[in-house]
Amino acid sequence: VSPRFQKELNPEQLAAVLHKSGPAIVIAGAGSGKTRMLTYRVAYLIENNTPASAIILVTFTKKAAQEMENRVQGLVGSEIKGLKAGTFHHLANITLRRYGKLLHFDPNFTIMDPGDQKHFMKYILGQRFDPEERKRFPKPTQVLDMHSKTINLGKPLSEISSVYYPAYLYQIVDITDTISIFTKQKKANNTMDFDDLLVFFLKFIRNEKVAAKYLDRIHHVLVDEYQDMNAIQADIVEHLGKHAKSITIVGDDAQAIYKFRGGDFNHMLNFPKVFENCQTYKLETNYRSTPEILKLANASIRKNQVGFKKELRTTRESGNLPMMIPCTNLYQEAQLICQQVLQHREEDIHLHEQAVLFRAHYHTMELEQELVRQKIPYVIRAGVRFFEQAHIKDLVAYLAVLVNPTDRIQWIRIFSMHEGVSDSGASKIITILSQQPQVLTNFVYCNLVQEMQGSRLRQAGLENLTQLQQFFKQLAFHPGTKQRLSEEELPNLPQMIEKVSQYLKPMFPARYPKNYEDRLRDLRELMNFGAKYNSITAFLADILTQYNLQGETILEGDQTLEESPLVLSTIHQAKGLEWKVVYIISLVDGRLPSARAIGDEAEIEEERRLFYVACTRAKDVLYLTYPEIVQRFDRDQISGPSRFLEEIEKEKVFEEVEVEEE
DNA sequence: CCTTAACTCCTTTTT
DNA sequence: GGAGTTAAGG
Ligand SMILES: Nc1ncnc2c1ncn2[C@@H]1O[C@H](COP(=O)(O)OP(=O)(O)OP(=O)(O)O)[C@@H](O)[C@H]1O
Repeated sequence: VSPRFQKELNPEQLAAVLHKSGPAIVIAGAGSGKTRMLTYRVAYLIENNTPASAIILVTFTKKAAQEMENRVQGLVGSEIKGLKAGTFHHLANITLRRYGKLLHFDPNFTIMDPGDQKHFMKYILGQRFDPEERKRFPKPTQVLDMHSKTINLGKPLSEISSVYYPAYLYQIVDITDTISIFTKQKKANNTMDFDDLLVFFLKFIRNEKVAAKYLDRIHHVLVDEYQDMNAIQADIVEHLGKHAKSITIVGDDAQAIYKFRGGDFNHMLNFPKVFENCQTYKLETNYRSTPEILKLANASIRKNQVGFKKELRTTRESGNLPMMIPCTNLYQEAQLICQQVLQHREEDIHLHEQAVLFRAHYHTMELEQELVRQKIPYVIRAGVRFFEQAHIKDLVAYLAVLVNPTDRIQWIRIFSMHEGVSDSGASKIITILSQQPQVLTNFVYCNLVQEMQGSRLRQAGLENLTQLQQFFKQLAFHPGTKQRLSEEELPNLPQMIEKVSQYLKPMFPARYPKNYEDRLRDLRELMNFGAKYNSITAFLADILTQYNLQGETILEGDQTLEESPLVLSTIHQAKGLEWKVVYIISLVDGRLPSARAIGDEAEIEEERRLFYVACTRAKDVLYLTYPEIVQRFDRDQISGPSRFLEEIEKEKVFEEVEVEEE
């Protein structure tokens, strides 16, 4: 081992890095250097002649994957190629496109986002039930949620229904049928939703003969954030790890915060049973936070009944007690945060070394207003996702049907954005066009008026669609022929985006009267983003599985700001990150813990883990603030501090500070 | 059939 | 407060 490893890792970390073969579980507390351990292990494996492409490193977000890859690169000192790093969804996407043929599907499948899924389910329900029946039947999102839970929890629909939707239990047969139609139609349209990526990936690696070529190439598997695995992910890990030389999983049960999508830290606790002769490593030295911050976090998490008891050792020197600051209302809280942020900036703690953390996006409304007013630059990692905005989806739909003309939902979006064509009209058109293969060619060369005779579609609408026919004809066909341009013959991606933008432009003022200029600007931004890609398919997949970022922009860190901005983030998004100064805001019952969790002890424990994660992001300074009055709809509501503050008050792990009145 | 405008619901967290 | 739904009018 190089001396560098000896120097930069503690003995426990080093042992895990050097783990020889077979299964290993690393149980690690917050800030104990598990990310570091993982990156060093990858580097160690590569330096010892494992090809990078034989290593799978599963992370929770794209960002984590990228950062770890960079750090491995730094350690190895040369460019590493082919490392399979990313989220399950990303790895599944890549693998399924490469090996899709073995599973007998077209690797040009398009991925449905939740909005598309909802549209699709709505359409199916509309087909199957009349309006009266619809009222009694679960809503589209509920059907989808049930279905998703069966996959992510690995339980049958009957059980999901009786636990989460008992009121609909009596309709289980209809629900089952609906879901099976949904599944069939997705297949017919060659589309997959997020869950499908995992389902088909699992199906693939389960079939060891078919997947032999893929599986044989994987020598080492490493999985981060194992406490948040759900059933299907744990299943995937099992199948990936079974034949690998080593499998290393890392997690902290105190940081499990994804129960809502099936995450269950019992998968981590069960790992040694699933993988026999598993070696256990423990990392219990915290390098991140001051002892005061750690003491507060430990005091809080101790209130949870479920979970390992572990005490983290500190290494850092003593700092200040965390500060708890009551504010009269949300505006005062916002002002207080701004004031403290600026004060720390005076002390040379840059804005980007400070973060404001919260439970839900809408908790930041007042703060954002105040930041804008005071011209404090910030980025927000919460809220609307760039690629799920209507105008972006408008454009993306045109690209999608070029690579996958069977994607019904995209066609409906395209048709119905033309004046005089509604959702239902669009749906009829695509149904007729789909009766023959080559949907795109059909559409471009058909006589719409003739085809749609008998269906009472508006004349004006059909006329508008002839323009669309012209547009696709020029965009995607050899001039004067019915011959499609191949993907290589099409213009490059930015040019395509430009052309579609030009086509969309005249529709925007009517479609988006309030802010069409902003939206057109986004399309230009999209064009710049598209320059990175030479394949439409890869672009379409990546924007959902890799770059579906929340917040205003897709070019994070690339702004023309003079100063790197303050970070506003949900606690979920803050996972794995750290800042010198952390502010946790809106610490009232109903916000953290969330109103929905109140009354259910297991949910409250999940919220407490969220609070724990939030606190342990702080290196030097931690603020805990709450408003005494919160507006809810149109009412004011008086609230005391969050139970998470009250329950540790006696332990004197924070000091209460008054707001200085101006 | 399609659009518009009034009306109603219910607010988490994410790949 | 904003999106989704419904009912009337074109
Ligand atoms: N052996 C070490 N010596 C000194 N500093 C270390 C060591 N290991 C990790 N650190 C530092 O401690 C901090 C936390 O490390 P890291 O992010 O790897 O922890 P983690 O276990 O992933 O944290 P969390 O689970 O809370 O996200 C980082 O700033 C890292 O540089």
